[in-house]
Formats: sequence, structure tokens, C-alpha cells
Amino acid sequence: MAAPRRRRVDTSGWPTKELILLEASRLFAVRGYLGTSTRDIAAAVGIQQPSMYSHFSSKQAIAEELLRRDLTAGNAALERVAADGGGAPVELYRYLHWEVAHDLATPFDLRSLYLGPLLDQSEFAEGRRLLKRYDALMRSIVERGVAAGDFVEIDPQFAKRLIDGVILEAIRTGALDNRVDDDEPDLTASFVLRALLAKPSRVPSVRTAARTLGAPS
Amino acid sequence: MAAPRRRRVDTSGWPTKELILLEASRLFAVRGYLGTSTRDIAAAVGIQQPSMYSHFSSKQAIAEELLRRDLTAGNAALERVAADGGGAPVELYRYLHWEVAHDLATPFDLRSLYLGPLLDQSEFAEGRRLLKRYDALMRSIVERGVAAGDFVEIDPQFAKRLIDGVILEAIRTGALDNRVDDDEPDLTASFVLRALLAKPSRVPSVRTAARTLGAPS
DNA sequence: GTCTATACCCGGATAGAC
DNA sequence: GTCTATCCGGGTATAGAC
Repeated sequence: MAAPRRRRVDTSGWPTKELILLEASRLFAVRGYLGTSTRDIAAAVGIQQPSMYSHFSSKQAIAEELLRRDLTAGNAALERVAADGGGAPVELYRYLHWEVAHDLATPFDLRSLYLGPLLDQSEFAEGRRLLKRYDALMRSIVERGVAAGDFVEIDPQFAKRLIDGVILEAIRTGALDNRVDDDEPDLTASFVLRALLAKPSRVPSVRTAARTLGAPS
Repeated sequence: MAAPRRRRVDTSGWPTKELILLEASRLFAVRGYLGTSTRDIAAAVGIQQPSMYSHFSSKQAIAEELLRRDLTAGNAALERVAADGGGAPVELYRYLHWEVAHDLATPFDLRSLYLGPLLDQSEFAEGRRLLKRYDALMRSIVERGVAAGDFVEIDPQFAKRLIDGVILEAIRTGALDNRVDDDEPDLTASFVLRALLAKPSRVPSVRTAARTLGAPS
């Protein structure tokens, strides 16, 4: 609970539209989507409130754009990992590593979009559609791992929920400065694999295999 | 994502104040705290909006009461578990088991209170205070487990964050009907212990020892 | 304790000049 | 693309009768 400072980003030269997305994501994270007014966002960017409507047709459109960009990138990474193959443990490790690294590196703060009830609202159907794609891809990996005997015998849907919990925790605290000095993406992926692998002693070899393949860029 | 139905509770004979707390918690969970109006809550209870102010001085007071009850119960369970002793793995198992069972059993739906940015707002200082107590108790267990060599060598603060992620996932999905048929509290606690124990093979004996001690009632 | 009526504020969004 | 001015709806909360 020590002084949660935020990362700093050099925004010089960013177009106004990008600044709106950045500041909106941060205000959404701290005050929530509904707790953030379009006047708050405009003030953070340094423009007047109606000027935002030259870039976005509504406040909702800002949140949609943030969701679209993030979920598209995540799904693309997950698809590349699955296409590269290597077996469910390696694929899961590689995706978790990418996801946590992504959460730590992105200037946007997407907490409230995934943690709050925002995605449950009918207006955000596109985000839900992209999230379903993620669900299917992730469940496929877990199912293959269980079927192949790589993972412990566990309901794949249940395992996926626990994995989601760990990922959301990374999103939840990724923007804060209270992180450990070590390799957080590796620590997180290893934590999940220790819990899932039928033989936890395989974690080092999975890590090595994943590292050989590199990031799903 | 299959049909998330909600649990049903027999509320016959409940006093109006309790009905307000129940319906408010469920509306907060689905629409968010700010997305829920006092009119919504009153309509769900079956009274007029101003009648709520005979029971609570403000909408915020409703959320505070929900937080106070839940966090007080959780901290009490955690303190009893720690007082009973038995070693960090057993204590962690017992608390996680209690917490998940509690999330599945409570009629209140407290998702938005813990998942959204609500607790970050300055108005909810009491909730933050109670949550700090939880943080200290939980970190103490993890630190003892690492120091004693029961757990893998891991930054205790980092391990606690991952545990929090799993607990929050239980809160996030506990009110839904998409759960597995098996013993979810045990599955969740076992998942975490497999990831944390230096010797994952100890999970069965930890579970047995925890079961012998029973629930921290 | 519950009702009706209402005060009052603040939010999203539009109009139209520059 | 940004500004000022403004509309309108919906939100919290209070007043006061029953």
C-alpha cells in the first residue's frame, strides 16, 4: 500500500486524439467510467469540453476505442502463440508473459474497463465480442493441456477463471509502482504453471522452451 | 459466458433496511455504484426513493455498511485462522476455503465494491482502513510461509497480490451460476497452494490438516 | 416510516462563431 | 479544430403532510 505513483510518459508531439485516450484511460481507472466527466477529461488534456467532440462522437466512443485497441492486441498475441504451438504449457507461459509485460508497458490504464461492470452494459457489445474471442482461445489452450495430461485434472473452465483472476490482478496493479524488482512477467507465468502443471518440476524447461521461441511479436 | 443467473434468496420477513442493502448490492454489482441511482434501489425494494433516507443518510452510507459488514467478517475469519495456527500453508488453505465459501453463500453481491475504483475514493476511508488490516494479516501468513521454507522463494508482497487476484476472481464470479459442480472452495485453495508450496506434493496433507481444524467459525 | 412535491446541481451533448 | 453559450435530462437530497 506504499505510495502508488503512476508511470510517466513523454507525450510531446502526441495528437490531441491520443492525449484524450491517454488521459481518459487514467481518469477512468481512478474515478471509474461514470465517475469521470467529459469536462474532467478535457481539463486533463488542456482543451474545452465541447472540443472533444471533434475527435470522438461521445464519451462511450472513447472507452470503446480503448477497449478495441487493447483487446485486438491481446487476441493477436494469443493467436500467434497458439499458431506457433509447442504444447499448452509453453503457449500458456508465452501468452501470460506477453500479457503481463504488455500491462506493465502500456501508457494506458485500462483497469476500470475490465474490472468494473462496464463490459456488462449493452452499449459495449463490440468489446464483449472481442472478449469472447479471447475466452475461446484461452479455453482451447487449457483444454488441450488437460487432455494431454500436461496439466492436473481440473475443470478447464474453472482453471481459465483462475488464470483470468491472475491476469486481472496484473491489470489491476500494473499501473502502480509497487512492483517487485525481478522479472514480473516470468514470475506471474511461473506461478500459474506451478499451479497447473501435473509435474511442477517441469516449469524450468517450459520457461526455457518459451524463451527460445521469444515474444509473440 | 453462459446465462449468468443469480442466486435466489428468500427475503420474506426481512426488514426494509436489509432489503435496501440486498438490492443495492446487486444493482451496484451489475451497473456499478455510480451507475445505480437511489431511484433504482428504491424501485427494486418497492418503496419510493425518498423513503430510503429513513434508513440511510445517503447512498454512500449504504455502500459503507455493505463494506463494513463484509470486511469485518473477513478479518475476523482471518484472525481466527491465524490464532489457531498450524503453519502458514494450513492457515492460508483455511482462509481461502472460508473466503470462497463465503462468497458463494452470501446473498449480497459485493463485486463492484472491491473490483471498481470505489475504495480509492476519499469518502470510503473506513473501508480502506479495514482492508489494510486484511493486507497486514494476509501478508503475515505469506511471510511466515516463505521464511519457514514451506513456500517457494517468492517476494511475499508479490505472492499476496496473486492470491488477491484469485480471491477477487471468486468474488467476481461467485454470484454467477457458471460454477463447477465440485468443491469450489477446496479447488481454489488447492490451486493457490500448488503454486506456492515448495513441495506441491504436500497439498493433500495440508488439506487434511485444514479439514481437521474445520471452518473458522 | 412512507408518501408527494420539489429544489438544486451536474453531466452529456449540440449550435454556431471564429 | 477550438471556442463560448446553452439545452435538457437525470441524479441526490430535503420539506412537510399523513
